[in-house]
Amino acid sequence: MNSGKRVFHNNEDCPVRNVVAQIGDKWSLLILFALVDGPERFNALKSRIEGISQRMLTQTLRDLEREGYISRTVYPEVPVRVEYALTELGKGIVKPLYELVLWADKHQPTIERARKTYDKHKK
Amino acid sequence: MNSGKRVFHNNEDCPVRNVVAQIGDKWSLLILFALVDGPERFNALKSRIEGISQRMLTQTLRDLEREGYISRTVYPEVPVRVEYALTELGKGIVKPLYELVLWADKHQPTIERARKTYDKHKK
DNA sequence: CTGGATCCCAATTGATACTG
DNA sequence: CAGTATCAATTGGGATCCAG
Repeated sequence: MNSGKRVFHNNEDCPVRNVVAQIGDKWSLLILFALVDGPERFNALKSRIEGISQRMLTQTLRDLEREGYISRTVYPEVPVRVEYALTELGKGIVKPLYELVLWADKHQPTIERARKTYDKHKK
Repeated sequence: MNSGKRVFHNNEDCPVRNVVAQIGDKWSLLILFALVDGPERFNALKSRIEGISQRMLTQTLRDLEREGYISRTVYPEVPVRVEYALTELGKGIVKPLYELVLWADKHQPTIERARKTYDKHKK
């Protein structure tokens, strides 16, 4: 329907929207990739992901946990230790994400050039 | 170096950062996918991408143009017609993005379940 | 009329200070 | 250590205005 074109963009159940809503923010991808090498503690993540505030780290971790991408484990030691790790689902999404990153990395020079051309052309 | 772990997250030239900076926002993906079927005019995009404001559409189109993902062509008719289209680079990134969307679509039910479990568990 | 710029206000995000 | 609370700064939505 709709003159033969798949309309992907208008509905609540649009798969593109769902991707964007879940990981299309500034920090989710960084956090997921920060966990590929294994579980990390809160403050370890904070220092690995340069520029993130505790506020955003907490909030994004909660969101990712809610969607099922990561798990949160509290070890009741003193002082308390909280570890975040990728779930199976989280490990799963990292694969296509990694393809994307590889692509972007490969084409980075092209983009760099495009940017310069644009900036020079437009006053 | 760094105890054998690739450190991906701290630097300016981190490829993950570059991806996120370019398409990790609320609208870029939607716009790219709205153009896979062929060029579209400004207002056509605005109505296809439900919920976007002119402000954000203009701004995100400019950004995508700057990075080289889309082209902007002005046809000096009356009234003026402005068409946006994917460049070769834009068509290129859509492929890994599509993989990601397929993955997300496939695992949507799992995520849905995770969300419900989380919401029920946490008061 | 179409594409887009501007202004104002609400919503998000960020920087710290503080707490269990 | 792992957060929460608070307030400042940034960003986004929507109406309005403008050029061709």
